[in-house]
Amino acid sequence: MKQLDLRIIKTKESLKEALMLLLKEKTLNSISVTEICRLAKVNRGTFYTHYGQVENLFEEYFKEIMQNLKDSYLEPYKYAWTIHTKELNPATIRIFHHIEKYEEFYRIVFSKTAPLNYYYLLFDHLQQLLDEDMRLHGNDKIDTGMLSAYQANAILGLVIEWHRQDFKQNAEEMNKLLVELLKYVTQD
Amino acid sequence: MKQLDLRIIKTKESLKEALMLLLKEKTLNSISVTEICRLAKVNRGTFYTHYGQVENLFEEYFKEIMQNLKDSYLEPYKYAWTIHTKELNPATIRIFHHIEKYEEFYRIVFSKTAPLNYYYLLFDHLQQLLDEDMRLHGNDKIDTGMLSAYQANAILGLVIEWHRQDFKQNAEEMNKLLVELLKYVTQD
DNA sequence: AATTTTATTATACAGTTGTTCATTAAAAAA
DNA sequence: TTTTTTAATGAACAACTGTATAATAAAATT
Repeated sequence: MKQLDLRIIKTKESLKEALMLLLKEKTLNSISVTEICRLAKVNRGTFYTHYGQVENLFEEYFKEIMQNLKDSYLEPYKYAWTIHTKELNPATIRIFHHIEKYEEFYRIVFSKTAPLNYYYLLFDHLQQLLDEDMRLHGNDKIDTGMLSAYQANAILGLVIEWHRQDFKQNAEEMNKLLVELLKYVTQD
Repeated sequence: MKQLDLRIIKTKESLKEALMLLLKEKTLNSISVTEICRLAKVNRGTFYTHYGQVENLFEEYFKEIMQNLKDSYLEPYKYAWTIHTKELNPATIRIFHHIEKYEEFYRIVFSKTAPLNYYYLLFDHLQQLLDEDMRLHGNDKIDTGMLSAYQANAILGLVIEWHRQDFKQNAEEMNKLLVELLKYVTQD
């Protein structure tokens, strides 16, 4: 079992802390490696031994948030719902609350200059959560990969629109809206 | 009426041509301003008077493709369909064929390193097309902005999954799949 | 505590970026 | 055609990038 060198931990913490400070003042996109290293008092060469670019450092933060997404999603799992929209209970959809909680972070992730990769990573996590639902409650008459992709994206689409409207609605309203939309699409 | 200087047209054409050549060999992300200018035989300073970065040059190409999307969407408009999924006719959804036609382009647009902005631009065009449908056939019991966002994203979600599966299905199959998914979500 | 391992540093390098400015040359207007 | 306007060029600038290497220092191992 390989023990992590304390120097590495310290370096990474310094770099992360510096990035977080800079993110309060400027966009991810405009932050340079040099700038982070100056603030973190870490040699620029050291940065490159751990991360290839600023985005890779940001992704460590990303992983933390994704873990929280998973937790907040599973928490109210007792109200289990399936892809059958009429059984959908707004209280079970925690993702809007999660995003509300980490609004600052998601403003970065959904900004115009952010690489599409963040969308994909977020998508993957969400799809995986939906897959768990489907495996438990859904039937399998259809390509489950495509279906869960469809479902995950329906939610993410709403989230993107939410972001574009500057998160003016609150999470509860977004939950209700999702239910409304699903009902509307479902009705004849 | 301001007449465009011939020199500007020539410069822009040279730059675009150079970018297109480079895109056949490497990713958008790895192409530098210097490289484009070397190939186009255009002074680097001139590049910056017209475009701030490589992505801005790429967006000119983007606009052309978007015009084609609109054309290919409106073409079979006679088979008009609404958001009521049961009336959806696969033949009316031309977007998959459009993407199939410009596959090379969409591989760039959906690549991990592409800025989210391309997604937004594509989204806007698609949403606008759907809005036209809604204004003609939809009722207005619900927030139309959110609804068209939801619809546009449902389709884009499928497109992204299509891209991730390396466009292995053909456009016709994707059309059928969309209809299947909508039916499935609609059924009780 | 002494030794070994390895992460960090300082330094240097060629290349890119984004900007500025005087000069040149090409297009538009007279 | 001549004059005027303005786009393109070449050169120079400081700053950042990505990489490499020898020297140093800090952690892990014995």
